[in-house]
Amino acid sequence: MNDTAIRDPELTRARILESAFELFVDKGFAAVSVREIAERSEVTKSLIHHHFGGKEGLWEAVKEQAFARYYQGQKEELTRAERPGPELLMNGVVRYFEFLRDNPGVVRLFAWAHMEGDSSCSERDGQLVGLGAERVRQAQEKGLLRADVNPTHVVTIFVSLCTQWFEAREHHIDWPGMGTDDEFLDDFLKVFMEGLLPRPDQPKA
Amino acid sequence: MNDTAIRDPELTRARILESAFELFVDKGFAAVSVREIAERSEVTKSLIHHHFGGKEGLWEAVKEQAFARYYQGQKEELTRAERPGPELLMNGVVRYFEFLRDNPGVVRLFAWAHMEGDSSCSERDGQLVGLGAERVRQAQEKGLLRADVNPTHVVTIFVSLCTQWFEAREHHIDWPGMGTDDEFLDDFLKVFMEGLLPRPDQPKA
DNA sequence: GCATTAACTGGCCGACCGGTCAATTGCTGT
DNA sequence: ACAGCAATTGACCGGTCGGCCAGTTAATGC
Repeated sequence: MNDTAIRDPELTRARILESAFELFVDKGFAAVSVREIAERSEVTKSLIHHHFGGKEGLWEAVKEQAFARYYQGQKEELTRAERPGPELLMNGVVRYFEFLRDNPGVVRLFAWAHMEGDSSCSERDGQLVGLGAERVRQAQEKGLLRADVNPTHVVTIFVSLCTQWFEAREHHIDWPGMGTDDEFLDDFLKVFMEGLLPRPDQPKA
Repeated sequence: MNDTAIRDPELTRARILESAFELFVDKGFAAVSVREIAERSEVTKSLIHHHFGGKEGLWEAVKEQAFARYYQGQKEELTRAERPGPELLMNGVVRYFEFLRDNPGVVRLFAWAHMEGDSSCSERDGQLVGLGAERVRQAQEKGLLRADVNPTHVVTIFVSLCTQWFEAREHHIDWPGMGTDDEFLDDFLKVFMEGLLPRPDQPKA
């Protein structure tokens, strides 16, 4: 009657994914209804089912789209051949920090996924941490980092810190005395990197 | 007919709160139904409404019960008069770490509350961090801790690390190379306490 | 003992949930 | 041109949601 009604399934899928992403980020899986997503992306509920098989399938697709880029980038970062040492570690931390800062939606989606016990995330996380830990171990062997700490713990420390900073950002950003993102990163690196220096006074406690 | 049907509103409230706590911890607010809670605590749905005014009211009551003890304990800890310094800071971290280790349900409930943007939590958190930061600042003035880092950031670092460790515990606990709770705490204290020592080489950069 | 109050029950409500299905409509290959 | 297929629609399903209300029953105060 009125509209030309052209069809573009790719665009439709993309619109659904985007709306779903925003809503899931905001409220989590359980608190979002398929109707809500349909309304925001201006498609019918049935169409979502057609493209993604249902609410669960859409949730998985949203997570996959959001995390794929992250995992790929981090993996490339970590397998890139550079000589390990404090600078490499620090650069890794900075890049990780900046990625989270620039992708707050991904951070929150990650948090929701973790809360509901998503296992595929933690498997891939584990691989990334393993790669990072290996780089730390190499640096320890060369005497560039103190050797009396578990390399996996070192990676976990800075990943946890970056993650928690941005997960709780909206809560603590206006606490008295709290600095900006960059100021926090500076302070954290100051303490962390110097705490990781080889111990010249007592090389093997 | 059969049962004596004695009434104990206190116990009833407690049973409801306990069941609700377990379910909310497990699945979060949105994914738990009032019927579920009623069934587990062996009362009727209506009775929950009678005692707590509804699902939302029960959620608030559960959070309050879970967090009250935590906030009180931490506040006492932080206002106790001890001379500030590295040992006090380290003891505070250890006690906080152990509290989270011994109360995994509270950790998860906290995480859910944070995700859905609970503001009363973050207000009280802010007060606690403020108290801790003041102690760090005093230690800095006395030259017991390096003075070129923001005290609020120092506290945030420790809190974030403990929090994130236990929030993500089930995911990373069996990653290759990952140690136990105590081993992680040891390593993390090693790095940060030494990173926080006053800089003798360059006292004021 | 008897009235008042609070604890407690079962049933019901309208709203919304995710999912299904038959039917329509626009593309696409031949 | 037309067959086949995927995209898309709207109506409908059984089930569950949180909440409400009228009634019943146990404690409590006088």
